[in-house]
Amino acid sequence: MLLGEFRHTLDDKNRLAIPSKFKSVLKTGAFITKGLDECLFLYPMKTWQALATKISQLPISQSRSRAFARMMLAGAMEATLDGQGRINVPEYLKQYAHLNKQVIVAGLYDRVEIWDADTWLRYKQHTEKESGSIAETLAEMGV
Amino acid sequence: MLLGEFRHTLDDKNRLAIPSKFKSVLKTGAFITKGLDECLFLYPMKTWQALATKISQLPISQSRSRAFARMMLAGAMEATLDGQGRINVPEYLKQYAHLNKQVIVAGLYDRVEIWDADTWLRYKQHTEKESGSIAETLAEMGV
DNA sequence: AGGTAAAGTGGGAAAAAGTGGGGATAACTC
DNA sequence: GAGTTATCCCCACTTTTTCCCACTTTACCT
Repeated sequence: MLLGEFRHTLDDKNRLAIPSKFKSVLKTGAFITKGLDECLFLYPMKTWQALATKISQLPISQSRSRAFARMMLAGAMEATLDGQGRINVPEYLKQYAHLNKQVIVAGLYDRVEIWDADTWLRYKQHTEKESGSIAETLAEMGV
Repeated sequence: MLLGEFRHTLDDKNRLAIPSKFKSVLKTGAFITKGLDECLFLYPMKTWQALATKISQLPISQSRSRAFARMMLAGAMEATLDGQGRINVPEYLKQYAHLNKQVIVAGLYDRVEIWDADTWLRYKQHTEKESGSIAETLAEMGV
């Protein structure tokens, strides 16, 4: 279970350290791709395969499905951990998510998200302001 | 059953002692995450797993679901007890709940809440003053 | 009330995690 | 084919986390 929020740095060679708590899940293979809300998704191999299959089966007749498939599949790239447990972030993905030096690596149960630190902060402030409606969501879920 | 209110201290290394009465329930695994009203929730393993599974299955296509999942899942962290029965509170959760040195650890039946001592005091004074109207609301709920 | 045990707090040392840089190898260009 | 650039691998340093030990305080029992 991938959980938590970690602040790491993207170095001059576009290397990004993966939080050690995530390494065991990702060291056997991972895929990085464009995510929703201007972040990157990093999936463990198994999860990615299941997801990719699903996406590839979306109805090709709908332009939205085609757009989504192009973004997720064409944007994807295999990410292997180096000796120190880092991955390389390709230049085009770095640009897509507006990554600077300070980066947030977040665990979301079965995937990892990679955010620019400033973007993440702004996104959080925005959503936490709406925590009232979040309470309602919790209630709806029967928690 | 987790009950009672305890005043503990968060030390320089962000360690927080868990009341000994709670240890038996939490030592087999616990998860800490953002709570409502500017406090933190600490769930026993079982309770958390049920909740996390539900959250992770929310539709990724809806922006509200994504925001909610990010707050709850990326906001969470596994909390293991050290040899002295303490947990580590990650910096971002400490900030979220405005924790200082003096902290209140409270049992709420199936979860533990962690509050900054001052915030807790103010909250209590506020709610006790309004206990009349709260009672009415409860009555409406059939309690 | 005194003694004993348990709970809570603090600090130092060891280990692990994260970061940065150099040099070798491979790829790409002209 | 030489030069340039990019990629990967390895080593070294710094910071953070974890583990272990010791002290103080509170609770409990007789």
